Amino acid sequence: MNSRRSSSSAAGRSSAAPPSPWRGRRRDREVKREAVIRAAARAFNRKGYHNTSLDDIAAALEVTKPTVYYYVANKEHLLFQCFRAGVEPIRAAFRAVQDLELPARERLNAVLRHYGEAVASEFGWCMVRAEDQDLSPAMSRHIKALKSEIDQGIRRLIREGVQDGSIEPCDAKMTAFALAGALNWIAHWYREDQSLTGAEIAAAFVTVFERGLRPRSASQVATRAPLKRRERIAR
Amino acid sequence: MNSRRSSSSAAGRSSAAPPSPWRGRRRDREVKREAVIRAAARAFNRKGYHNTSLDDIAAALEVTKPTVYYYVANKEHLLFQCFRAGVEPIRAAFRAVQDLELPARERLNAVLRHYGEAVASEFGWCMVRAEDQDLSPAMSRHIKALKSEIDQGIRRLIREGVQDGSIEPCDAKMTAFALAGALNWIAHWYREDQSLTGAEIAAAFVTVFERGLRPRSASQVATRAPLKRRERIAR
DNA sequence: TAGAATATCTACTCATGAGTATGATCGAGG
DNA sequence: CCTCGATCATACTCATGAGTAGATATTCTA
Repeated sequence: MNSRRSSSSAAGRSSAAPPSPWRGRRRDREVKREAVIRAAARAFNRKGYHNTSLDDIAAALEVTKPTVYYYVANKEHLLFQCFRAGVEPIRAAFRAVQDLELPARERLNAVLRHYGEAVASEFGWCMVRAEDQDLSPAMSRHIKALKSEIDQGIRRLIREGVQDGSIEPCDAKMTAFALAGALNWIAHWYREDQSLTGAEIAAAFVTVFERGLRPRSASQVATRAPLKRRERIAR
Repeated sequence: MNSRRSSSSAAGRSSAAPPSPWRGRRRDREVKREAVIRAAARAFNRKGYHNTSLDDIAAALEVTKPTVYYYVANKEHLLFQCFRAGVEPIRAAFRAVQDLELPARERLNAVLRHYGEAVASEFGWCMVRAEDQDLSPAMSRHIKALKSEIDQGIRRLIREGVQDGSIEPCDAKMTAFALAGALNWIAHWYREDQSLTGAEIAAAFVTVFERGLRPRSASQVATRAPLKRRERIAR
């Protein structure tokens, strides 16, 4: 993607000779295409989809707008690709987990951890915020299908967990909404507060989900005032 | 707001004689202003902020754009007002709860219930989705301050709950993020799935938060393949 | 009932940004 | 060295939408 002017081009251009001239060209192009997607994701992440022009994206890559259009069909496609890039690791997590011999709660936790990391990734914002209102009906359907697939996957793990006894009986749908919502929302504050890594956040959230707020130790509450027991505050 | 053409004007226009001519006009105007805000909220809710033109909003009210501008300064203000309308009930919930003689967890639950209802309200979308990227620096600060106030309020209740023993010890910041995120996300799916009322959703969520996923009854898991150790998953 | 507010409309300006038509440039193969 | 295809830039078109200027209508007050 580097312009001819900058003689460097160190990044994607050969350096290791491509084994086949055909493949080499193709691969080169694919690398650049991905660079465009990533630049778009970063821009969307910083300024939002509607406040990002394709000129912005082009400028970030030090090229011009038609060059961007040489690699992607249009802005909507760009958003869709970012969405795909964000969702894929989550789908992979489901696949990776489905054959493990573990209680469903632990499989669910594993998925949630990957989910959280994905949302905190550079594509997280796009994945979470890709709205059907900004997309053509066809793409909207496509994205909805992917989202639904994930939602259903979470619900299924919850139901399995309830059955195998590893999860407290609950409404699978509402619980899935709550879990996914909490994780999705990471995308909204992670830019501003990067004090933790995606993995750390995901782990912390899983802990919260597992425990619940109500104390587990038998020591029940003494309404309000005295008895100021227990740990202190983290802040 | 009804145009002259439609002779009805039954809604806001006098009918009961205003007690004072001054007050009457003023109140009338305020009513119309709120109608504009609500129409904007509905439109933003349906099509998103950027996909809604002021012409759309005007059309929904059966007036023209300059009329809308007669009541609000600009589009950004409109969004801000919607935000305000959405947040206010939450702030009220904090105030209503702060003097109650209840364990902090129950006060928190009460706030969360109101929070959930607010997000499911017609202003929920605007409240949740008002992004600083779409706002002038001044308004962005203002909105951030309000959001932060709520966040800090939740954290404080959590810390109090940990101290009074009504909440399981936890990281207040992460827990607050998780709770608020789950509730905020309601705005994203509530439009499509209105099978429950806001109050019902909020109640369901509070239940999830309280319980946690890990079973509370002593009856521990009968793992999938019996008694595989419960290691975590690799990545 | 004249005139002053108040409320609304018609008809614009102006900037922005998506998307394109067309031509330049570069590298590789003949 | 010349041509061809791949890559990229210049310089547009065109639609949309925010915001405004300047009537016009309506209602209240004196």
